[in-house]
Amino acid sequence: MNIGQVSRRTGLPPKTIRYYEQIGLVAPGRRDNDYRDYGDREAHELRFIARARSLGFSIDQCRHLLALYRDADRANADVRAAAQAHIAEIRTKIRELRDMEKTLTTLVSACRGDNRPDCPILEGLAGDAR
Amino acid sequence: MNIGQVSRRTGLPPKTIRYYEQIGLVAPGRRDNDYRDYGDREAHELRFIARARSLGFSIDQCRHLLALYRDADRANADVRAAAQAHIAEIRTKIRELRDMEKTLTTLVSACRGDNRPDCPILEGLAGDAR
DNA sequence: CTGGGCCTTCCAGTTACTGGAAGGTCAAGC
DNA sequence: GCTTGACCTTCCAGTAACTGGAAGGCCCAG
Repeated sequence: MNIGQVSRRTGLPPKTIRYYEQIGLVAPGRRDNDYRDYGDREAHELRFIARARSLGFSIDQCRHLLALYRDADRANADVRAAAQAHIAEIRTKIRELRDMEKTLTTLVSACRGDNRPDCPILEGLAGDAR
Repeated sequence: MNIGQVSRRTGLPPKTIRYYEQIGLVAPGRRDNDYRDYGDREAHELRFIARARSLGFSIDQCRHLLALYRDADRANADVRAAAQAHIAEIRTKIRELRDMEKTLTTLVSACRGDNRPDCPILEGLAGDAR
């Protein structure tokens, strides 16, 4: 399979697939003309990575998950732990974003937006308000 | 004021303050010994940026907000619009994170974590489940 | 044999810093 | 007067995860 085919199958751009090879995630074979040659196994692994990335796992976490995916002797508890740690990160981020959102909506609702220069939003950013 | 003092006042590391100067955000004066010399105005602007950053505004958005902050003839509607656009971005991110969280908790709750190799999480990442 | 669509490598840029090296300055204490 | 430690300076390089583009090779249809 050429890289373009894998790209269509996985939804990953060819550039990204080459990048993943470069950082040692998934290595294809090579043909005589130097074209990369992917088998089903590699295509599946790349789709696996694409999914993990879309769930917010970092490349390093993907590397870890991929190692477990490849290891027939894995313990599912390891996978579970990785996933749970990631959920915790996500929840932290959501909390942070919600705090930002809350502060911003408060500021915005205090601003009349009537094209005059005085602005509670700027004052909030400048002053000691939270 | 030396950079260390500004750092303590704004909560920004000296490195970051220098970086902000380098990208043209806030330029201090210089003393004879080449030390940066910040006035109250610069310190305030840096604190302004620190706050905006902590609310998730990008550097480019901060640049924009800072220009408005400096402009005595600004229209508060411009500030309001920038803030609202940013709120929209934040909400989108929260939605994405919540989707990830939901998918992940579903997968995790399906995994027994009993140290055997079979794992619904890996299957979910590999297979065509969402 | 020409054209378009593949494929290859390599280099550089993005965001927002952060770390570290090598060296100058300043104020306090002996 | 000298040392010591905490400052300050510049510059170079690295981080995450790609993405864009240049320059060039390959393959197949018409």
